Amino acid sequence: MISTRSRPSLKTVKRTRRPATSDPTRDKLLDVAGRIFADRGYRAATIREICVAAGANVAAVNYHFGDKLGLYTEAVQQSIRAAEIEAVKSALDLLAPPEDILRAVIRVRLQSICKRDRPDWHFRILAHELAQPTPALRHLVNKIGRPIFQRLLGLIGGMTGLPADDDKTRLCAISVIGQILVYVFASPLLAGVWPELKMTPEQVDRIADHIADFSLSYIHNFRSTTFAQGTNGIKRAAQPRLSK
Amino acid sequence: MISTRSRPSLKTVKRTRRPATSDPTRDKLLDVAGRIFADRGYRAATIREICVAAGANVAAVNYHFGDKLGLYTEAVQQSIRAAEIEAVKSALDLLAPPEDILRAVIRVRLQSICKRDRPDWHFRILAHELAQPTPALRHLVNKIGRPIFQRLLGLIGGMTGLPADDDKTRLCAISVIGQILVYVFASPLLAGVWPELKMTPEQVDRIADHIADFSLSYIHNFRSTTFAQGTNGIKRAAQPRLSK
DNA sequence: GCTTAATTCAAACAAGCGTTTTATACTCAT
DNA sequence: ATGAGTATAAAACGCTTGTTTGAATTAAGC
Repeated sequence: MISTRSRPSLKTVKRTRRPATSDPTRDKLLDVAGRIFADRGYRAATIREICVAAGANVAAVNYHFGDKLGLYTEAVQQSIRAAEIEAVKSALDLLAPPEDILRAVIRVRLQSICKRDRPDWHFRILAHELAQPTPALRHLVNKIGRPIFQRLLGLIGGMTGLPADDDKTRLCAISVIGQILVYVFASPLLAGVWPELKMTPEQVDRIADHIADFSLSYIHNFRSTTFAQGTNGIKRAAQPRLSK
Repeated sequence: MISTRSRPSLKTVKRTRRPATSDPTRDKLLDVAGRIFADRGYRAATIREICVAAGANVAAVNYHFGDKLGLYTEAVQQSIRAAEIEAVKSALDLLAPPEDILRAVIRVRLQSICKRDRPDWHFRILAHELAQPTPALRHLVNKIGRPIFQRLLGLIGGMTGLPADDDKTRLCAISVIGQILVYVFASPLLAGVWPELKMTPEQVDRIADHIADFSLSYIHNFRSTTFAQGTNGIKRAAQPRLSK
């Protein structure tokens, strides 16, 4: 249960030897582990594969992180502070009309799919977490999902005139998120039904613009055709029923 | 490699003993395996767990299906003929305006999420396949994904006036699919950001109507604002840019 | 009742897994 | 130089996995 030979706790480490800011093999392990965990998922990724890729011994993971789960949670927490997440948040902070902010958020989020070196790191981890949850899923939802979702609610509410906690606002936010996630999570499916689709930066921008146009059409139409200020509990009232 | 004790081939089985149409333990294994594979995924599901749940011996899987992958592929192929898939296809065959067909397809597909006994069987298998592909993914895409996607393209093309193989039509179809899939694949995420959401049949119908309204808004707006009959290769032309 | 084949069973197998052990190299204050 | 503590290395441990074995059980045909 308790490892008999654990790394000395950080508090008792004499600062004489290392600034404690850089531990080459530890950093390499974290870096490689993120990639491999994102590829294979927590269960399918093996400590041996990670250590070989990092040029470290099999015992290194246990020494530096306690056990496999320790390495994983630290890799996940590192992914939370990834540049791609910050890019989305800073797009949400733009001083611009909400329509432009929404368009920018969609584009920024979608662009990190076609990164060369490490394609969509943390989102692939999220995909595995959704299929097979581990204790790390809670952190991902709390630290990434919830705050961004709240910001998105405020953004959309500002365009529809509905409060951020209105069910309709939430449904719209989920519609936007779903259109983005499908390109991340269902890419093998898309490759099967649309083989010609190549995720070049230009194509990604076209897709982002489509999602923005697709979503803003309803959001604007909603504002112009609705009268009530809230729809919670009201079924199918004051919604743009364009069909027949 | 080759099992030395394989089940006698169906051709050599004397029809004296069994009508070959019913093999209780084989059927039970298939039934239980589908549930467990959908829950845990191919790798995480163990033969022992399946056999215990089916009341069979560990060797039964090897005897009846050759190996674990044989059991899995047969369970997947069985899931392809599931009632939920047929419900979507029959909704596509409705004699009704395309708007109503789209609405019905979305509703039918979403309704099978909140089934009591076996919630979203094959779609949970698809979720695992997308996260960690196995040789069965090919079959799922070819037998389910492609035909339904083609039907959807025709349906949407009929409403926008664009050909079914137009990029814009495909983007719209993916937008619809993404809005549906997010409720299946990202349900833990939704539970985190919208805890009050309960997937009751009434709520599912509200969601389905929202997705239909959300999508039809753009599709109709597209037809009324565009002039060109095709947008392939034309970047951001004749699209409804409602923002600013 | 005996033969023959199909099916089930308990037990074991080999491989891979995370983890632990034991030993060795290294670094620095003393 | 030395000793204490840190870090790496090779090997093994215990466990679970899918798979196989060989015997036991069942049931139909003669």
